[in-house]
Amino acid sequence: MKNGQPSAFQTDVYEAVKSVPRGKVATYAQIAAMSGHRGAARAVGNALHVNPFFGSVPCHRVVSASGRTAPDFAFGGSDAQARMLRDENVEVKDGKVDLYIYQWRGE
DNA sequence: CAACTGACTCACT
DNA sequence: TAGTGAGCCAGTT
Repeated sequence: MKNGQPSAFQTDVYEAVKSVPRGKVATYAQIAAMSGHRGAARAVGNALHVNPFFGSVPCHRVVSASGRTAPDFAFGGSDAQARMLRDENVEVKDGKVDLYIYQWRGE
């Protein structure tokens, strides 16, 4: 945000992302839906991009609907994201994750 | 207040 | 299999 203060939407998104357990991943649309903003997958991606609270918000656990990692990951490229996911026991194949196994289904 | 942009998603070609 | 277009939401200009 312009004031350096995240909006309610971003807070909801961050909370949703933080709700993802270690070793699991979630899609942008899923985060949007669980945060109360159904269909706001785009806004979710944008929110994470403009607000990279690394350490507080595990944005590396957020992938596209196809399990694809972020193409322009701001923390060292998609490779860094894949590496972090692998560090959490998440198998990353060619920058992609098996959603059938690692997609978080909690809420 | 209207238009543009984007770490998205789905459908069609 | 890959590339393109339209639809969606929120934020910025």
